[in-house]
Parts: sequence; structure tokens; C-alpha cells
Amino acid sequence: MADADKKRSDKRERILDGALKAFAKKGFYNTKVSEIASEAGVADGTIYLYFKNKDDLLISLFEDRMEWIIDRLKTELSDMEGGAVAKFRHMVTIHCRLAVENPELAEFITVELRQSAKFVKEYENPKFGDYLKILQSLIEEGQQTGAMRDDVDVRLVSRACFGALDEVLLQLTLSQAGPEEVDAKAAQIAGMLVDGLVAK
Amino acid sequence: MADADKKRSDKRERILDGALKAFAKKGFYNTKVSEIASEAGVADGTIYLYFKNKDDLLISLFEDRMEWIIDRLKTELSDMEGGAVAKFRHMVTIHCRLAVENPELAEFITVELRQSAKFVKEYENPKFGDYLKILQSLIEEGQQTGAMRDDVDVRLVSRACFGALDEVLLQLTLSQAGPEEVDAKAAQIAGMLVDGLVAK
Amino acid sequence: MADADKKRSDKRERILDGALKAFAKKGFYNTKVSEIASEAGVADGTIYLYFKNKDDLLISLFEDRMEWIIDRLKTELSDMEGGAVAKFRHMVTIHCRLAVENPELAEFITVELRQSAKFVKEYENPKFGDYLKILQSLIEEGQQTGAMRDDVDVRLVSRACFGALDEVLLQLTLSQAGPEEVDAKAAQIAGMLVDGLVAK
Amino acid sequence: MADADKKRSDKRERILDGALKAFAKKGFYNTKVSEIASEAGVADGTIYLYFKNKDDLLISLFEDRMEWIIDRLKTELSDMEGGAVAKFRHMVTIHCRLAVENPELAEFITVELRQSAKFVKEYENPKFGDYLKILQSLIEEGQQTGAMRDDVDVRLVSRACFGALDEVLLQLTLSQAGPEEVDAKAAQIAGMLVDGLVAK
DNA sequence: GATGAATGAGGGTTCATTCAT
DNA sequence: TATGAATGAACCCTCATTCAT
Repeated sequence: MADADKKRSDKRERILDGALKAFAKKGFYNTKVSEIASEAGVADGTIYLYFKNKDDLLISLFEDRMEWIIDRLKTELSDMEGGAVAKFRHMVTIHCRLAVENPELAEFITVELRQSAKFVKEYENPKFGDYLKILQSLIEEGQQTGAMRDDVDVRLVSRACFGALDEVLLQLTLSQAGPEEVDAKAAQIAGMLVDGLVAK
Repeated sequence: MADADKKRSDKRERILDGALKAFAKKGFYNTKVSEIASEAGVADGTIYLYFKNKDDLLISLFEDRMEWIIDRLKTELSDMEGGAVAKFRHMVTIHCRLAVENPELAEFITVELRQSAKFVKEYENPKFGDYLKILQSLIEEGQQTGAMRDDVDVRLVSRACFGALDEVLLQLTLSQAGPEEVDAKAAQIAGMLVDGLVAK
Repeated sequence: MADADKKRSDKRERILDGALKAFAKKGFYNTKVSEIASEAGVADGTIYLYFKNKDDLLISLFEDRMEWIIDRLKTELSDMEGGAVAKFRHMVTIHCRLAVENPELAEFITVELRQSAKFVKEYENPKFGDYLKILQSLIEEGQQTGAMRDDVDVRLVSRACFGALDEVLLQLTLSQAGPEEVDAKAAQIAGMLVDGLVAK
Repeated sequence: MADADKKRSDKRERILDGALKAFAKKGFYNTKVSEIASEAGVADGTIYLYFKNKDDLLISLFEDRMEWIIDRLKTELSDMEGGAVAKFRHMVTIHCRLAVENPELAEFITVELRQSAKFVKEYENPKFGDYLKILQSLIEEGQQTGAMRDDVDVRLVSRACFGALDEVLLQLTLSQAGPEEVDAKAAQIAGMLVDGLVAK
């Protein structure tokens, strides 16, 4: 029973992996279901035993991978000492490190998040909302502890921060930057967001 | 002769307008060429008198609209008094105002820029590069005049700024914010990018 | 396994049959793929599981049917007693009998061989070459045994003979001649080619 | 008035020339009307002032060129001394010389005569019938004067002869044979048709 | 008469999805 | 459960023909 479940979830995972690889390389609309199947080592029809259709596969992949990212982020942040600003800086680093640790996922997220998700009928993308909420809470925490300015709309600036991170992540991924370079650049971005561009 | 030229460029413009409307609403891959044609009030085949194929239409639309945006931006910035920081703040505002002044264009740019352009074979998107260069030069100017910190990589932070602006523009567009709200939010984002999130 | 193979080759054969019928009736360029599909009793898309495209279907049909014709011809000729002249006469008869035995194939070959094949990109039509070679060898054999004149270029006259046969086959097919008539006319043509038009 | 007529017929001729060139090179179905127009140096629409449609253009081209061929043939034959057999031999030569004298026309006739004409709705191709009649009359004359065997169906053997000539003409054209070679080969073919393949 | 931009029906091909095995 | 052959709706693009200038 547990064996059967495991087997099932293995195959599901293989399909998601195949889809991630394919979507990262060619994009959702340019990827054929049959390519995903062959990447996953299953038959075309098998995909429809695990997912309702191609859209559902995309959405499931988002959910699954965002959950993984969020879990990882929460763990790392909760293990951390320090105030909101330090945590914010660390979050920037973790975000950017995806370019090194899982470039395919990075490419998938940065490229597909907006467009595909937008046009896949009525999908709200709750996990992406969760990710934003983490950013928001950090900034709110900073405001409440007096570490961060409170004359800005938290939802607005958190989105702006996400946009900055997302764009930088895309560049880091495409340029295939190494770990040190990624950390260094993450630090610069964090510095800009925290302290601003003006000279002190 | 001039008449014929005008007519021709009018029709081309109508097709681009139709494509913009259609792409903004449904995305490149979900838009049929026939929908663009009907939106533009021309026959399907007419589109192929002005553009090589659907991809070329997308690329041409990018080129055309980015050029318009860049021209407008350059004019406004060159008319301006003040240093690099003031100009930077103004650029943020101009960027955000697109949400009000041309929401369809805003939606098109924010949503299609990354994905479609990425998977349309070998397109380098030079106009987008031009836009980034304006941001870069502003920051470089700020660094040279001592107004901005020079311990950051200009290319990196300019991209981060663009990411922030792009994401905010998308939100402003989708939320159908009014002109005052847009200006207010633009000011906040400019404030964050210039002075940072930390409390002073 | 053998079952699946059989099924597959059955369906391929059904498509070729449908194509033959359709091409014979309306010609290659006036036949829609969907007509072939409906003639074959398969879906449009199925055709593309067995053939690369419409051109490939045409070429495959040539190959397949010419091979069948050649095999049949070789068998009949090798079973035969008699010298090169007798064999040549028999070959003329076999060629003409196609008008009775398989009028669709006769129409297809006589009408499509030149044009379609010529303009289907870079197709060399090797099977047609094989057919010509049989004619050539017969004539060469006749020359070597002294039964046929050797003051003519074998390649040239074999082509001329083929042209004569081809044209006669077309007429016989279109006139829907019966078996006896076909044999009688074949004998006349053989007579002309062997003995010439002059009175003896 | 006569001037206007001349001008009109000049343009018509230019279009026919363009069509001949285009059809010879790419075949009827692969030739676009616009290609013919550009070859002829006229606008696309102009073609429809002179011909009902593309089919009509093809048919008119046949008529026109066959008429030219027939006129030429009749003149040459009527100027000739000698009996039916000599005339027949000469006709073979004249036919083959087309490969040198007008290769485009040769290619057009040999390739398009059967197929295109067959599928262009209900066209009877009367000029081609006229050409065959010349062959027929020669053979009939030969039979009546006792120079040719009369145990063969004239219509049948004339078609066979045409088939042989047509095929040989195609080969000569494609191989770009020179005038001497063409005459030599024509003589061989005439020899075969007149005296037969058997050794004497 | 001549033009050539515009038309739009038509067709080859793709590919997400189904279902018999 | 897994397969993969079969399906057929959908869509991009072509090109013969028209017609306003």
C-alpha cells in the first residue's frame, strides 16, 4: 500500500521533473506534452493519469516547486538570529542562490511566472502569494521594530522588491554565475534595497 | 505618393494596434492571427503584407512601442533641471504612468517582454537594451557626480531597478489605479530605491 | 507483436490505397490530404504517423507500387522460355495489362510519374530507374545474342520504348479496354517496336 | 487602331512567355501567378485582363505553342520531297530538335501535357489532337502507298510513336544535348520506329 | 487599360487528449 | 495502472482573384 503510494508519487515527481526541464528550456507554449513524457520516461497517456491536462501540469509544478522554495526559505529564516533587516538581507541571498542551486527552477520561475500563469484560465497562484507574504511580513516586522521606514505601503514595496529579485535572478541564471559571484551580487542588491542608491 | 505611403503606414499602425490590444488581453500564444486581423479591421492575409509572420509581428510591436517609450522618456528627461537623483525619480514616475496613459501597452510589455521574446527565435530585443541603458546612464551620472554610491555594479542595479519598476507597473495596471495613486506609488518606489528601506 | 506490426502495415497500406485512388482520380495537387484520409477511413492526423508529409506519401506510393510492378515483371520474365525478343514482347504485354488489372495504378503512374515526381524536391525516383533497367537488360541481351540490332544506344531506345508503352498504357486505361483488346493492342505495339513500321 | 492591337498582343505574348518560362522551371502547380507577372514585367492584375484565370493561361499557352509547332512542322513537311517514310523520319528529327531550339517549350510540353491538361477541368486539348493527326496521316499515307505495314491500328501506333518521341525529347532536353547529338539520336529513334529493333 | 494592395477561402500540418488493449 | 496509436479540432499562412485608383 505504502509501496504503491510511493511508486505513484515517484512517477508523479518524474513527470514534474520532466516538465520543469522542458518548460525551462523551451517555455510552456513551445513544449509538447510528448516531450515532457519522453523526458520523464513515461508514455504520453500516463501524464493524464496524474494531471488533468497540460495547464494543470503547469499549475501543479508551480505549486510544488513554490512550496519547496517557501519551506526552505522559512526554515532558513526561522533558524536565523538577528532583526528584520538582517533577515531581509538573507532572504535576498537565498532568492539569488536559486540561480546556482537549481538553475532550471530559476529559469522556469522567472520566465513562466507572469505570462503562463496569467493566461492559464483563472489561476490565482496562491503559492506565489505566500512567497510575497513572507517578504511582506519581514518588512512589516522591520517597520514595527522601527528598523524600517514606515512611510511606504508594505504591499507595494514588497512587490517592488520581488520584481528586483526576480529580474536579478533571471540575469544570474542566464549568465551562469558561480556561487561566490551570486552571493556578492545578492549582497549588492540587498544593499541597494536596504540603504538606497544615494551616497551616504 | 506621399498619400500611398501614409495609407500604408496607417494600416501598419492599425495592425500593430490590433495586435497590442489582442496580446494584452490574451497573450501572444493565445491570440489568433485572425483575431488581430479582425481587431485591426483588415483581412487575415493583409497582415502578411506588412509582417513576415506572427513572430515578426510581435517583434515589430516591441520595437515600435519601445521606441515610442524611449523617445518620450528621453524628451522628458532632457527637458529636466536637476541632478541624477531627481532625474532617476522622474524616470520612475514616467515608467509608472504608463499604467494610466496606456494600460494595454503596459500590460503587453510587462507580460510578454520576458517569455515571448525569449522564445521567439534568436531575437535580441535591442530596444529593451536601449531602455536599460538610459537607466544605467542615470546611475552612472549619479556616481560620477558623487550623488550616488559607487560601490555597486551599475549593470546589476539598473537591472534590479528595472525589475522593480516592471513589477510595480504590472500591479498598477492590473489594479487600474488612477493618476494620483500612480504618482503617489511611484514616489514611494523612487523613495525606496533612492533612500533604501531602512529608517533614517 | 507480430499482430501490432501487421496492424500497422495494414493501416499504412490502407492509406496508400486511399492515396492511389485519390491521386488517380484528381491528381496529386488537386487531392486534399483530408480526402485521402477519408478514402482510407482514418483521421487526417493519422496519415502523419505513417508519412512525413504529402510529398512523402506520393514518393512512398511510387516506391511501393513500382516495387510491386517490378517484382511481378521479374517473376513472369524469369519463368519464361525463349530469347530476348520473346521476352521483350512479353514485357510489352505485361506493361499494357496493367490497364486491365489495376487501372487506378495505371492512371497514377502514367499521369503522375513525370510531373509530380519532377517537382517533388530532389526525388530521384530510383524504382523507376529499376524498371528502365529491366528494359535495358532485355535489349542488351538481344544485342549480345545477335537477335537485336546493335547500332543503337541501348539507353536511348529503352527510354523510347518506355515512352511508347507509357503512352499506350494511358490510352488503354482511359478507353477502359477489355483484356482481349489490351493483349491485341500490346501485340501490335510489340510488333512495331520489334519489326518496325515498314512493310516487309 | 492597329497600333493598339499590336500593343495588346505584345503584352499578351509577354505574359505567355513569362508563363512558359515559369511553368518549365517549376511546373504549373508550383508557379504563382505573381511570378508569371513579374517574369512578364506586368502587374498581377494585368494577367486577368488577358486571361480568365490561371487555368485559362495554361490552356492558352498550350494552344498558342502547339499551333506554332504544328505550323512549323507542316511547313517543313510540305516543303519536303520523298515518301511517307522519309517524312516520318524527318518528323522525328523535327520533334527532337525542339530540345535544342526551344528547351523551355520542350520541357513545358513534355512535363505539363499529360497531367496539368488532364486535371484542368474538361479541357480537350484540340491542338494536341492536331499534332497527333499529322503523325497519323503520315502513317496512313505510308500504308496507302504500301510503304508501311497495314496490319496495325494507325491511331494506336501513332500514339505509341508520340509517346516514344515525347520521352526522348524530355531526355534530350534535360541532358542539354547539342544539335549534332540531337540529330544523331533522332535518327536512331526514327530507325527503331521504322525498321524495328530486330537485327536484319 | 494598368496597377498592386487587399481579400479570404482553403489546406497542410500540429498536437493535446482519448481509449482500446 | 500504463501504453501509444489514433483522433480531429484548430491555426498559420498562401495565393488566385478582385477592384478602387
